[in-house]
Amino acid sequence: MLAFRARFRGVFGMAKYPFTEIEKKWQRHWEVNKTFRVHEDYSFPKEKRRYVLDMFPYPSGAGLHVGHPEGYTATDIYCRFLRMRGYNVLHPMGFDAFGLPAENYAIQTGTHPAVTTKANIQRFREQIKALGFSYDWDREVSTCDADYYKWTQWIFLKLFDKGLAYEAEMPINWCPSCKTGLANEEVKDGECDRCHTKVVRKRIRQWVLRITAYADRLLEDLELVDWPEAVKLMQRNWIGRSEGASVRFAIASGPGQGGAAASTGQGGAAASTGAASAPVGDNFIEVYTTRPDTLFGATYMVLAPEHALVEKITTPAQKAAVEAYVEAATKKSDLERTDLAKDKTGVFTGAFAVNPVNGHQIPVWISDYVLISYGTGAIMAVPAHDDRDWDFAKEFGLPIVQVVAAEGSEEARAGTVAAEPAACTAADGVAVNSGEWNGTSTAVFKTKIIEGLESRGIGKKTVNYKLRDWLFSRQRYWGEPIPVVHCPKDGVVPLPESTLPLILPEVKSYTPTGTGESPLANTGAWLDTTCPVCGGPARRETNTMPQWAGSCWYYLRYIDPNNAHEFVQPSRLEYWMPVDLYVGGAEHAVLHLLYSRFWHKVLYDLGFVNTKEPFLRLVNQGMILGEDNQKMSKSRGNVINPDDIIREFGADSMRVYEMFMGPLEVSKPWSTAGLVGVSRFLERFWAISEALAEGTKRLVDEAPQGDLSKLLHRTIKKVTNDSDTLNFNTAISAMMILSNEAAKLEALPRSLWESMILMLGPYAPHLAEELWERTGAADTLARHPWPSWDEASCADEQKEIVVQVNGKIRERFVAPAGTAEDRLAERARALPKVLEWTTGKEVVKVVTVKDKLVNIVVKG
RNA sequence: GCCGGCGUGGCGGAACGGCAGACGCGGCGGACUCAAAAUCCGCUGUCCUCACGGGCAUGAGGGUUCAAGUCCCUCCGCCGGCACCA
Repeated sequence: MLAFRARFRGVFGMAKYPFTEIEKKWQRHWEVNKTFRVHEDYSFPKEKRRYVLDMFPYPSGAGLHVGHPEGYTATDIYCRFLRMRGYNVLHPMGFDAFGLPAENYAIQTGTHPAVTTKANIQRFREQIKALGFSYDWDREVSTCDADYYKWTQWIFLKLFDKGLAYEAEMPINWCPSCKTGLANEEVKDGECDRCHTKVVRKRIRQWVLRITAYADRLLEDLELVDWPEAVKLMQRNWIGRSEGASVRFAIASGPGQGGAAASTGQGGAAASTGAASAPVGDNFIEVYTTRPDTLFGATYMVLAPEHALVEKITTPAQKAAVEAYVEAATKKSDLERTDLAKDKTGVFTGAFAVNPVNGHQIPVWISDYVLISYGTGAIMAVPAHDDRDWDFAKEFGLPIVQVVAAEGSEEARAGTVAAEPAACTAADGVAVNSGEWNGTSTAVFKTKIIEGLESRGIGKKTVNYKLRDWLFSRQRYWGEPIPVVHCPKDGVVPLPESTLPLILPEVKSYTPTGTGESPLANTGAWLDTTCPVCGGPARRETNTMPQWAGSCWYYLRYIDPNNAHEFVQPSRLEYWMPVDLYVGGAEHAVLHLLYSRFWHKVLYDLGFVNTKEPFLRLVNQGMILGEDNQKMSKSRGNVINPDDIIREFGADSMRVYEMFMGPLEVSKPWSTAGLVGVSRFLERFWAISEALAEGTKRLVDEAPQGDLSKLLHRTIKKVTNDSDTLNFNTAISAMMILSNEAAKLEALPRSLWESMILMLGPYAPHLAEELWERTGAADTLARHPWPSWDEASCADEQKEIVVQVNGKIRERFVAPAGTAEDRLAERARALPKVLEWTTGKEVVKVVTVKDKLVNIVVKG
């Protein structure tokens, strides 16, 4: 650190204000006086209440790095600003304390995760407090406290009652390193989002939440919130709603017919052209398509290898090949199966289906490019208008029939195209090779053909989602136990609410078993229990909830953190909800933020919360990169520790610097050199205060005059507006300009000095409180009224008018504010400099902007 | 591949379609000092010019406009998301 100090500030004779003492003093003051404790005070009308929330941290062993406090500083400044503007502000903090890292660390070191988690929370709390944030610490929650997770379990029971939590034996994403199943949202590029191990498929018993039941509302209600468009878009894409049709294709009676036609690439030309009758029983293949208008171009079908019909329809001749393919597909990882670079593979089943619109018999194949988990697990293949089908058809020599042509093209006019198209296109157009429908536009045809299929009872309009149900159980120890028992007689039985919380038991070993069972499976006494229904012996559920569970609803618990009877008291909920501003990292765009919205909507439907959406406005803070412009990481050795910065420059410098770096939402590199500039700005405040104490400057009661008055009013206006809109960087810049001017004054107007201190309050609260006290103020500035400005005092009485000739600036002159535009033009044209550029040329046009500019357009 | 976002001095970044580069860092020069540190003052996009002044500049190229960093189109680069979802 000494080297650090020497490099940036010089070892000797630093002018440095005593920030360490000041910051300790005021942190103690706020804590002892509970300055930021907040109540449901009804003297504040609804519009004067704000709920400002930070994404609470996961207390890792590494402690805070400079990225963490960025969002926290932003919300803190905003909250302090709001309080001074007369708002009652709920601003809480807590800890997302269940989860894998703590557990892994515990396994490594042999300490209980509860112990390390507690220590980590302690450390985080101290580090956060060292930055002087104005949280109401009386509302702190930790998701691993039984008093908290009692209600997480309670919400789970509500989900269970509503049929939104169910057990399923299904193939899941399994991380071999974390030894647990993962939700789809936790898998990125086929890797575990946390540890980047390739996930494998594993079939085990799971708890799953029916988030898909809320897909439409999760999509629609994005309209209700003020969130970054990018995040909304990510959620929309993740939900992935599509409209199309499900269509039934009858399986052709005699296997083997037309096989030669298919293998020679002649389409269904040899098949009968009569309309097929509606299929009955399970003698059909149902597909989902978003392009029912291309039905005439469906020349083959593909089933996912796992499809139930595969076994049934495969002909004896193809049996061996099909079984081998299915076997191979099962062994492949999801990543291998979805690898786009690879060529398409597949096997013909030997069976044929009947295209319901033209009666052609088309071959049925299996291929792993069709996913069992989407739609019906089967597709009609239209190689002329789908890239994947095109590739497959080319690979296996299957027929390709064009059924859409560009509007106005020759093909469109002809209506019939005999040749195979040269390329695949998914573009809309008009129908060709589609019998009576030729010439119909794609959009119209979609509707018409669905009507037709519906009337024949073989198809209907269908909506599909990419969103899958939420895999909710983890085969790990450090999480909320799922409050159900398994009874041989009564099956899965939820615990009665009155028995909650179901305490996570102490265990000898919390090492994950890797077998698909959690360590809780080895806890004899806890495991064996009685069934709440029949009283007979039963076994507890051994899976635990994922880390996301606790964070799904923590914002609600802050409202009433100590309520032992309800998860939150309705009147308090009514007082504070919804969250007005939520600030956190963009990495939660489709994880926490989707899960949380889902739970909130369930609670809304049950009448437990009063808003459809939990978070009205969302802001993602940008990442703070290392000085090398790279992501901060231990391995790169570019991590900046806030403790060091606070020790060397003070918490206030740290806070103001992080806000001065640039806009909150963008990523930007840390620069300790840049921090020095901010530090000097704060020292200037201190120096002014010292000069006042020493008498080299004096405080005068006269109001500032002239330019100084204008600067003061303008600064108040700018800092007010910028603080309100979270543009803290430009607010700080404005304060710098004002403080530079103030430092030059020997006679400092009291109103100027006090306004400066008050505006600094939210940004550098420790220093501001100290300076405020030094002015003789009796009370903290935390709720002192924010300074106001006078609009008239902001205005210039003289304006500099820019004169352009053909858009280039040639001269400028001063005119009284509000001078008529024609008068400005007149004056501009008479200027000698302007005449140099205009004489001998024809003036085509003169554009004037009041109080700003004259542009003379000349020709020749 | 598809969908977003972003490209401005040596650096972080400012800029209702109307003076590009506020503010800060760094650099250069000066004051103070025996000297240094700290502090204060001045200069600091680039090219031409002794100067006055002028040209060129917001990733590249087009366009709209009296006027474009800002709006539109094409392209390049970086970052993020999705990835055979029929």
